[in-house]
Amino acid sequence: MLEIYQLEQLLAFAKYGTLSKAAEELHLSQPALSRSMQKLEAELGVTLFERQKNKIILNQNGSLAVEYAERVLNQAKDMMERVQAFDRSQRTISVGSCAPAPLWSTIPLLSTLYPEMTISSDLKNTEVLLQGLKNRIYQFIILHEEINDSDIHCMKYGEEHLFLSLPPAHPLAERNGIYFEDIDGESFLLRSRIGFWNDLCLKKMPASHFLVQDDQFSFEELVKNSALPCFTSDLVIKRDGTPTNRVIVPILDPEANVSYYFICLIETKKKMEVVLHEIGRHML
Amino acid sequence: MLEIYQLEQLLAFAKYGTLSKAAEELHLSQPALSRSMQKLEAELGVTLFERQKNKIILNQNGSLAVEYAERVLNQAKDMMERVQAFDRSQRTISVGSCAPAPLWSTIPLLSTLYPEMTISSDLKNTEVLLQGLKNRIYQFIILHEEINDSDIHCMKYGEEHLFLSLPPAHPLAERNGIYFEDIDGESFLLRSRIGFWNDLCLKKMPASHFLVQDDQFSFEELVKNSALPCFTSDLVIKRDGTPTNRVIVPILDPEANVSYYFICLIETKKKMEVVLHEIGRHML
DNA sequence: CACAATTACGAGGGTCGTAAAAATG
DNA sequence: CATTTTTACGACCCTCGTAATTGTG
Repeated sequence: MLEIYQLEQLLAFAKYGTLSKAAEELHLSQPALSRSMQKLEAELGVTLFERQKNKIILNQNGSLAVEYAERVLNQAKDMMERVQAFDRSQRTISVGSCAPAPLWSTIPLLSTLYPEMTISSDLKNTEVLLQGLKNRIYQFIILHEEINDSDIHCMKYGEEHLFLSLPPAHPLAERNGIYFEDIDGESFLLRSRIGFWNDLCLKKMPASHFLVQDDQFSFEELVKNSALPCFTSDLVIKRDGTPTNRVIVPILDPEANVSYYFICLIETKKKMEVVLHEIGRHML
Repeated sequence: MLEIYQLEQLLAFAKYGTLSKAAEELHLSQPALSRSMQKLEAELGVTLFERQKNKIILNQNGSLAVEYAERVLNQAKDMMERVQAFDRSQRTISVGSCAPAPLWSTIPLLSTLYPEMTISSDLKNTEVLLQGLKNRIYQFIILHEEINDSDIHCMKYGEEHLFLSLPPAHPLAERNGIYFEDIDGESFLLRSRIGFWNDLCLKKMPASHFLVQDDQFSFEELVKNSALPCFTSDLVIKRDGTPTNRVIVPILDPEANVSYYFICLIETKKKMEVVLHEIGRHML
């Protein structure tokens, strides 16, 4: 029977034009490739090459065989990839969230409940997350809005309240509360990968500039050593403690005070019962 | 790399359910199949089976792999078939004809001109033949009507004249000529595989019965030993000689006296020049 | 105890690489 | 003379089969 490795060798020849070059690329000796191609011809019962004494090229059969060999090989590669991807997906729990804070507790919780599983997480917007949930890309998603859909199970998971973080000398540092419009136009330090908060900032403070910082450590250094305002939240403070040398002022806009909802498909609710129970016991 | 033989083995296991049975069907020992499947799993980096001590079944990965393996294998088989079919078609000249008589000279002529080629011939009706010519299924076709088409080269190849073959005692045996309508309703011996003549008989003598005989020898025996009328033609007589103990009467209907045309595609005319020349020199 | 799967081990087939030959430009 | 293909020959890898082990119904 025809074998995959022969098709790979045939394609290499088709690509490189000579047996010598193809053999080199395949990390194989010429003679081995020469014989392998002879054997392929014998197995097909068909000549694939026109041979002159020191020259060999594909004939019409050979060109046709190359076309088909490409298809077979692509299909075989596809098989490997898909089976491996499926296996991975079976060993992975994917959580999608609209913001990072809920993941800080969710991921460790899932790790504890399913120690043998890989936990993967994504920050995406609501539409993408819902689509991903329905396509089984995510087992769970976390949104900052309630979803009423007959296919979807939705439970409140807690709240997050945004604060402005200012150096004590800042003119607004004495305020008890503040609105986005009061600070629109100022420049802010901002972390990247903050989900919907990013969109919210751009929307509510269109005149501001944001100095986006990818790295956690760099961000903290900048906060410490600059007078630039930035944002924090009750959940950040709960995780990291109160920031030193900073005054925090609540942001009063309703959009800055969100509730999170922990969401899964109804059809997986049964299987996820343990998770839902634990999530309920550990509200943010 | 994954190999075809492993996919065949996997499919055999999927089909027969146990390694023992599958190994038997594959003419292979169990241990060999067992190890082969272990190796397949190792190459994919994925488990394909759930193993108990003396039981092994496909897991979800395995079921998915089986699906893909089927596709790969079908594609590989398809590759073999198509390449082989293409090779055959390159070594074969196919002639289509509306009647057998022109083939009696055409086939030997082509065999002589192309001794290394296989000559294959078909009897079909005009539409099928024209379609086959355009689809390159036939390199040549022979019709009993002239074709005027800019893509098609058409040359007259000769004529065939139909005769009624009667035992001397038959009432019509003294006639100098006869029409189909004169004999409609009688029973006739008829050869099979006579192309358009068959349709013509059914059309012109709708009230007759035809005792169709597949075998040449049986047909001749029946002709000799029965008083049933049958048909012959100038080309049959030219080939086989005058029939013994029979009187032949010309059939005067214009449809019973046909001209044949030797036809190929214009685009192949150049390549077929030798054939066309020889056909022209050996008119029927 | 029949049957199924796995492990161990030795045999054999097939592919590989090296070396040599033949041909071309 | 460098490059290419093919043939010859010996080495080695890999798959195979036999035999033995473990486990199940």
